[in-house]
Amino acid sequence: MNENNLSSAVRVRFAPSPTGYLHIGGARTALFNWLFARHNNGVFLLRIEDTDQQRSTKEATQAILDSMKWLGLDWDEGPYFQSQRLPKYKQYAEHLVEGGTAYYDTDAEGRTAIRFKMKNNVIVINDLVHGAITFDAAAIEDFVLLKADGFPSYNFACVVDDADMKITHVIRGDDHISNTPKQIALYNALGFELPEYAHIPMILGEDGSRLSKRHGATSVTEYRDKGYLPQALVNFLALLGWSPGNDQEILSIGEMIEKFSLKRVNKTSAQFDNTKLDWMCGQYVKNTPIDQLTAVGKLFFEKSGIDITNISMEWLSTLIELYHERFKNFQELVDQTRFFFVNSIEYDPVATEKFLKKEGVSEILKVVYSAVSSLNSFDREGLEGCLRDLTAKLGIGFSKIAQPIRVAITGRSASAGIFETMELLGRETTLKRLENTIKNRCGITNAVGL
RNA sequence: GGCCCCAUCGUCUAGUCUGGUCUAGGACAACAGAUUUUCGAUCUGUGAACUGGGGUUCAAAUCCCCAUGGGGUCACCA
Repeated sequence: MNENNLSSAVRVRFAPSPTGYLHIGGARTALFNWLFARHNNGVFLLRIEDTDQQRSTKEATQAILDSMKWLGLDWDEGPYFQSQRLPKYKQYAEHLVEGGTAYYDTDAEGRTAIRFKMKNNVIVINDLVHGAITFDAAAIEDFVLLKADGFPSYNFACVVDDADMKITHVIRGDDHISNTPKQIALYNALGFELPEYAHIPMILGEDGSRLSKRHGATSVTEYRDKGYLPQALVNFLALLGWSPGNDQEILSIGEMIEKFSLKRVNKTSAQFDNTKLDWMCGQYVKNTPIDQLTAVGKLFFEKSGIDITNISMEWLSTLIELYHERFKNFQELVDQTRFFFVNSIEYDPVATEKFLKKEGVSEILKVVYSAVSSLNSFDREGLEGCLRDLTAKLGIGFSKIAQPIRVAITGRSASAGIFETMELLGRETTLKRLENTIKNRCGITNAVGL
C-alpha cells in the first residue's frame, strides 16, 4: 500500500435510528458497509441515531442489535449513542454561532433553535457510485443544527459524529443524496476533512414502490421468525445492487468479502423479490448438514407449539433428512410436517375429494391395511416390498394405492416418499389413520339427509 | 411543483467507464418435456429486454441532447 496507510485505514459506520425494527433496506446498507470494511481490513462501527426523543425506543435499539447479530454483521466499535453525546453537538453549534455561520432562531411556536446559514455557492458531491452530483446551495434553506430540546438535528449530528469518529467512507441509501450538500457545507464550516461518499440504490417493494408494511415482511426479524437462514438472506441482499461481475449467485461470506467493491455497486433501485429469496434459501437448506438443520428445526417445532418432548433427535433428524430438499424455510417445514405430531390430522378437502371419495378406494385401503398390519418389520423396505407386491397382485398402477394412502395418513396430497412417511409415522399411527379414514372418509359422499 | 437520482427480459443482473467479439449472457419466475408413488427436487428445452426520438461515428445497449417514465427529497424525522 502507501506510506500513510495507517491514517488511511478504512472506517465505516452503520447509523440506524431506533424508531423501529431493522428493515431490509437498512440491513442491506449495513451489509455493504460491513463488506466494505472487511474487504479493506477496516473498521465497521455502529452508531445509534437516537436524536428523536419522541420516536426512539430501547426496544427498537435492541431489535436492531439482535438483527445485526443474527445476520452475522459484527461491529468493531460501538454502539455509540448520539443521545449520550449532547455536549459535543452543543459545543460545535455554539462555535458556529460565534463564527457567524449559524444563528439563533425562534419560530412561531416560540421554540429557539440554532440554525445553519447556507451560502450561495455550488456544492459538488463526488460520489463513488454516481460520479459528480451538483447542487446550487442557494436553493437550500437554512436548516436547524440544534433543536429547542437541546438535541442535534440529523444532518448536524451525522457530520459531527462522522468527523469525530474519523469515518472515511459514508455508504448509505441514495435517499440521502439531497442531505449531502447540507452536510458538505457543514464539513466546510467546521473545517473538517470530507469523507468519501457512496450512495447506494434503494430497495423497493415488489410493486416498485417504496418498501412499507403493506409489502408484507420488510423487517429482518420477520424473516428470522419465518425460519429463513441468515446466510441466505445475506447472500440475497448482497446481490441487490451489487454483483460479483460473473454469473455466480451463491456466494459464501468469504467470497463476498473478497469480491466486494463499491465499483461494482449499480445505480438502479432494486425490487425485492421474495420468490428468488425463497429459492436461494432453499439452496442453502440443501447445502446445510442435517444435524444443523435438525437443531434449528427443533427450535421451530417448539416455537410453533408442537410438543416434541417425547421425540428423539434421531427421529427428528430422519424427518429433516426426508424433507431437506423440500423446504425453503423452517416455517414451511413445520407446515409440511405438522401431521406427524398431531393426534387428529386435518384433511385437505381437495385431496380428499380427489383420492378418497372415489369408487373402490375404501376396498383398496382395506387390503392395504391388512397387508401392512401383518408385516413383520414396519420399515421402508418391508413396506415397499409389500405394497409393490400388492399392486402387482391387484394389477393396478402404484399411484392408485400410493395417493389414497398418502391422503389417509397425512391428510394431504403431497408429502415425502410414502414408504418413508409410513415408517417414520410408525405402525400404530399409520394403521390407526388408515382405519379411521376407511371408516369416516371414503366412498362416494352420501346425499344429505340419508 | 422546485431540486436531485435512475432507465437492459415479469424480477435480480452481466455488458456501459475503455463504442465493434452483443443476431445482448446468467439467475429467479413462467411455460413445455423427461423422470417420479404425489408434491417437490433434478435434468432438458422454449418464450422473454437494450423506454422513445434525435444526434456523433465506418460502427452505439455502450458517447451527447431532448422527451417520457420511475424513484428520492424538500421538518426543530432520520
